[in-house]
Amino acid sequence: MPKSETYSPLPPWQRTDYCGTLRASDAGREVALHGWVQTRRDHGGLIFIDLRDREGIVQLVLNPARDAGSHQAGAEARSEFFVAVRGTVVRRAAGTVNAELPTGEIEIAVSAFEILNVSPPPPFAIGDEDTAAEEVRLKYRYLDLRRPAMQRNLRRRHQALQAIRNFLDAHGFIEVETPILFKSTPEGARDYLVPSRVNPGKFYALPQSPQILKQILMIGGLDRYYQIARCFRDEDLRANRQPEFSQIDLEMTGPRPEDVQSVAEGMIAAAYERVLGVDINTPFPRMAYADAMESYGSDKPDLRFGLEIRNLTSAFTATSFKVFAEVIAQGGRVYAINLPAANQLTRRELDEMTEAIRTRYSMGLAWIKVQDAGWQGPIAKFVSEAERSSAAEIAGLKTGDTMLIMAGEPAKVRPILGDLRLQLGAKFSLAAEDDLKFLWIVDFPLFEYSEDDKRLVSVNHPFTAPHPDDLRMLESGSSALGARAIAYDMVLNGQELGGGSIRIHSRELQLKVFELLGLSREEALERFGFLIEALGYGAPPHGGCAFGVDRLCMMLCGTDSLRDVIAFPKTQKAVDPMSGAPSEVDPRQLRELSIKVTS
RNA sequence: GGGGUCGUAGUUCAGCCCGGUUAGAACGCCGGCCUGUCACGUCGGAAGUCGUGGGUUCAAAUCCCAUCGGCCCCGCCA
Repeated sequence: MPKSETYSPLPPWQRTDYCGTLRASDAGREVALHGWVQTRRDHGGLIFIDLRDREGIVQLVLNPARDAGSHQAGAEARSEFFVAVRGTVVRRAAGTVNAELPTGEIEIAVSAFEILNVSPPPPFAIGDEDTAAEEVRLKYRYLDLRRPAMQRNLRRRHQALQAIRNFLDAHGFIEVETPILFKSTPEGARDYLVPSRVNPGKFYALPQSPQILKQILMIGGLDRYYQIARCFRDEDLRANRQPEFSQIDLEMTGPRPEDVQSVAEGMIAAAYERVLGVDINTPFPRMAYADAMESYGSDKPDLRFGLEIRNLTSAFTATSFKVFAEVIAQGGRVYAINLPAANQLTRRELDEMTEAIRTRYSMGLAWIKVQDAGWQGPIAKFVSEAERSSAAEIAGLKTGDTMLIMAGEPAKVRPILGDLRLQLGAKFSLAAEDDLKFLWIVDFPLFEYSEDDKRLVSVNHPFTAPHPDDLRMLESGSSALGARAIAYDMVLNGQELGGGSIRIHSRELQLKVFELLGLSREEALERFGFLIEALGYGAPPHGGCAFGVDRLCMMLCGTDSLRDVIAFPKTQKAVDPMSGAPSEVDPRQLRELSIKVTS
C-alpha cells in the first residue's frame, strides 16, 4: 500500500509503451509501463505478473536476482492494483512462449516496480467473458469498462463516429451544436423537463431530437448540417431503448430523397469499412412500405431469410369454408407463411403457437401439412381440391411443407404473421449473423388514424413533406389517409437504423398539415410558431435524416443490448446503479426552482 | 400500468417441486511452501440477515401473501 509520505499524484516515470503493443521486435528495449495487475503467479522465488492496459496484457518477470526490491514489492501486488514498472523486453526462452497472447513471445524482465494504488479484490474478475450479473457490472462500471469486450465496443463506437464525421466533413456538412435546453413540443414521446429558476413555473424540455432546429439551420443558410446529437425521451426502456441516446442528425438544402439516401448509405458504409473492414454495396435496394407490410408484416423486414407472407385470398374467393368466407366477405384476406419441409414443427409446437396467438391476439391460426396423401391438419377437410391447388401454387407449396394460415383484417393479421416469421427464423437459425441485408423502406403513408385519439396522426413527424402527386388528397381528412410521404427508413437485418424525409418548407402547407392533425391554427402557432414564422422567410426546400448511433454500434459490435455500447447506461427503471441517479435533492434547490414535491 | 423470469458466501451457481443434520460447490480471498508459470501448483483457513416484510407450521432458503430490485416482453416510444 502506498504510504502517505510516498503518495504522489504524478507517476514515478512516464510510460513509453502500452503493455499490449509489445512484440518480439521490441526485444532488447528498455521500457516503462503502467497498468493493472491482471493476475499474479507467485512461485516464491520467481513472480510472474500479467500487466494489463487498454491495449492488452504483457507478462512481467520479477526475479530477486535481478532486482530484490521489485520482487518484494511484486509479492504485495494484488488484482487491479495499479503499478508502474521499468524493465527490459526479452524474448521468452523456447518452451515458455505463450501462443495465446499477442505479446506471448516476449516478457518484461523487471528492474523497477512500484505500486501506485491498491484495490480490494474486485467484485468480479476483469476477464474477457462477462460472467458477472449486469447489476454488478453497472454498479462497478469502471471495472466493467476495463474488460476487453467493453474496451473493444467503445473503441468501435469511436471508430464508427470518426469515420462518419470524416465522411460528412468531406461532403460539405458543417457540425453545429443545438441546445439541450429547449422548448417542450408535446407531440410524440414524453419530454424530460427542466425547471427554469429565472422563470418560475416555466420549463425547458430536453430535445427528443433536434428536428425543428436543424430545419431552422437550413432556413439559416447552413446548407448542409450534421450533429452527433444527444436525444431524450421519457418513455419505458427496452434492450434497445435508453432514455438518452445519440443520433447522427443531418439535413441538406434542396435534396431529392435519393441525395439524402446516398449520403446516408455512404456514411454507414464508411463506418462498416472503418470498423469491420467490410465493403458494403451501395445503393441499397428500395422497398415500398406497402410491399414490406404485405410480404413481411413489418416496416423493418429482416431480409436475411425468406418465409415471406403470401396472400391466398384469391384461392378462397368462392370457398365454402365458413371462417374464410366470412372474413373475405368483410373485406379481410387470407395470409399464409409456407415453412419448407426442411424446417419441421412438431404437432405440439404447432398447438403451442396456435394457443399463443389465441391468447395474445384473440386470433385463430390454422395450419396444414402437405403429405403424400394430401393436406393434413385441422382445417384440411374444409378446403376443396381446387382451393388446395390454387393456394399451393401461390405459396409454392411442396410435399413436406407446413403452411401457417391466418385470415382477417390485413392491418391485424400481417404484423402477427410478421412476428411469427421472425420467431420461425430464429427457431431454425435462418438468419446468418454476418449477413448484412440493408434496404430502404420508401413511400410511407403520411398519416394514419389513431383509434385512441380519434384523429389522424403523423406516421413520421408533422414536418414530413407529402408526396407531390398526393397533394390533392390533403383536402379532406379521409382522403389524406391515402397520401404518401416523402419519407424513407434505412433497415438492416430487421432493425431500423435510421430514417428521414423531405420536409415541408411552405408555411401554408405546414399549417394545413397541422390542421389535418387536429391542431387549431392558434395551437399550432403557440407550439411551433417560431418554425412556421421562419418558413415564411424564404425557407428553402430541405430534407435530411437521423440515425441511431447506439443501434448502429450494437450491429457493429454484434450485441443485443444497447447497454453494451454505452459507457454509462441506465437500467430498465432508468436508474444509474453507479451514481444512484436519479436522487432526491436539497429542499433549498427545490425552493429556488419554485417546485413542490407532492408524493 | 400489465405479463414472464431471476434474487442463496466477494462472484457464478446447486439446494426449493417433495419443509426436518452444522445451507454446499467452484472461482475469488487470507496464511504457509514453491525459480519458468501463464486459469501456476500444493497444504491449511476464513467467509452467508438464503433480497426485504408478514403469514402457515413443532420446524421455512424450501409452502403462501405482500414488497423491493435486475433482466426480457406488452402497452408506451411523432
